Amino acid sequence: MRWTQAFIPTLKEDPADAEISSHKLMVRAGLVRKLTSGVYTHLPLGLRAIQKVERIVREEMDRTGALETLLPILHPCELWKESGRWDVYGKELMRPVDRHGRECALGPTHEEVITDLVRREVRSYRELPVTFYQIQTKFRDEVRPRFGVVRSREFIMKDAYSFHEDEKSLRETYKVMHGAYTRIFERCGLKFAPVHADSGAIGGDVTHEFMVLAGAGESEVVSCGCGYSATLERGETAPEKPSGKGVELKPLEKVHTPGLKTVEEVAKFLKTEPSSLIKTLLYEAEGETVAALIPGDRELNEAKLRRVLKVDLMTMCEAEAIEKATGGPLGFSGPVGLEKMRLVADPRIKNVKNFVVGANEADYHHVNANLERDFKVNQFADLVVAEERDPCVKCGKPVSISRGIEVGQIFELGSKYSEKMGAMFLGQDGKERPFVMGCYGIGITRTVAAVIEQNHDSNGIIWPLSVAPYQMEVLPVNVNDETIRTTAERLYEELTGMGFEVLLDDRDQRPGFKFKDADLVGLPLRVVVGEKAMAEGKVEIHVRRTGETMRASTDEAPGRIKTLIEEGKVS
RNA sequence: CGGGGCGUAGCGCAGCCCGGUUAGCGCACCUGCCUUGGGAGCAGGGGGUCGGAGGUUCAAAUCCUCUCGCCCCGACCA
Repeated sequence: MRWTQAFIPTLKEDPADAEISSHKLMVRAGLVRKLTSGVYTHLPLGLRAIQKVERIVREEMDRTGALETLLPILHPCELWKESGRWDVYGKELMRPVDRHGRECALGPTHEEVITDLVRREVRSYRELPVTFYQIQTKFRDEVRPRFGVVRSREFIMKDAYSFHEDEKSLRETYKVMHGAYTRIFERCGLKFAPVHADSGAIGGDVTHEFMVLAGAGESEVVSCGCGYSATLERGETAPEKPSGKGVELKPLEKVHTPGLKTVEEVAKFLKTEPSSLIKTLLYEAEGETVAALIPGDRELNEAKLRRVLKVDLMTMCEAEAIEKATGGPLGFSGPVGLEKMRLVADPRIKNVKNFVVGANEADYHHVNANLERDFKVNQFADLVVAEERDPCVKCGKPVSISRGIEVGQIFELGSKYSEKMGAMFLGQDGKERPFVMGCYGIGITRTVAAVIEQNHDSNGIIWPLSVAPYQMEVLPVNVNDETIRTTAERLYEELTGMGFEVLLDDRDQRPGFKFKDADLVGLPLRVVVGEKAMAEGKVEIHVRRTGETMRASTDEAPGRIKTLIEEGKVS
């Protein structure tokens, strides 16, 4: 491709609305342009990178035996009502209404559609297991689109769905997919980690997210040197060893705490630490009101509570509901006298004696409350958001918390969808049973962003060979110099003829200008044809990632390049 | 949804507080000259309903009201 015939609108300045490097560079290097909030146009160069990722994904998916399909973007609301997600998915699900007034959904994911297909077409265990996948545009009306293509409302995703006769078969495919994902992200040149995750609205229990380690990432990961790693939503840590041993239990007392609602206010007023308080958080979980008890200095992890309660829908109680359930106003709830309600507590509260809790009465707290003596809880479970230096659940050493971009997630769904949607097959025993399912997604567009986030310097992108829009650029320093121009043209033809994807910067621009653009666009190899080396009948071969430059005669250059690539000297 | 910020040429911005010639700067773009190893120089030029609507005023990019869009932060932590 000749630059003069390509459309590569590079920018010297950073766009005003970009925050992270990948976003700035994708705009500056002419990969994308924003249409409206969270919606991007992919320009030719950006599309080529996307297609490179897609190709890797297709190769690896095909290798697992998965079958490519293309499912509709527009779904009838009935399918979503069948699965129950019409009500659960919330505002992220875009719901256009057609001319007949029928409610529809723009697919944010395709469990419903694929389950519908399979329940119609697959009858027997003999046809199982089977996995379908597609690469397609998805819509999620994000509350706050951010970071360019990393969190957009419209994006390209690869999603796959597997159908099995039993859990055992599911687990096998899950493992195969785990392996395929690992190869895919390795081939994309990414440093990443599969981490235990929460399944959110999709459902299921066993699930991993593939996280690309990046400071600009929006997801947080809890990890430990021993190998344990999980998303913040999922990440467990062990309670500290009890320290209140031998502390004398003082008598329960009610104290006046006028207008003091927050942990900080109460702790300050009673001249104690937030950690000596216990927060009593009330939740409405599918019809039941539940109280969660956690230490005053910690935060509740709602995803964990949701898992403990085994519910999909759970919301924090409003002031009114709290009064109704506890008799006291918001800010003064406590476990003492709440026995009629289900109490779930974080084990960390066992470490504290004589703690402060709300008295379920306006302007009063209890002090010196103690577990067992003053109240009992129904269940203990890890409920708090993990914090840096908490002991690892596996080995007890302090964990660390880092950031990442989630590029893929795989789920063992089980029969959640097939049961709700009546997707059944006949087993070997002649009995009808629901399909056991798995689903597996990869954010294609954000993978490209993640690649850039992890592979750039102050001058621009540093494409890994595998996803670079072109593998190399031939850069004639001065196209008005006949010798330089014809040499560059010849190299371009020869390299292209060898099967390489080559960009020829044939623009009549000054050298500095072209060098800057070359660094910005970041193709792995650059062949500079200029006076300096030409004097010796040579051209320069420059490796973008390492900055290494070598000279080769015009005749030898293509061979040298081929060798460099084949020997893995260019990554 | 709450709070904050910003909409002026393709991009990045100044001007607005304190209303008053022809709305400005850098980059980009067009023409010519010159130049050619890290975003050159000179000369000339094109491009704006100042996000939109309404209002105040002799006069509005500037003041007021409404509205749309974009960005950032927060979103029940008892």
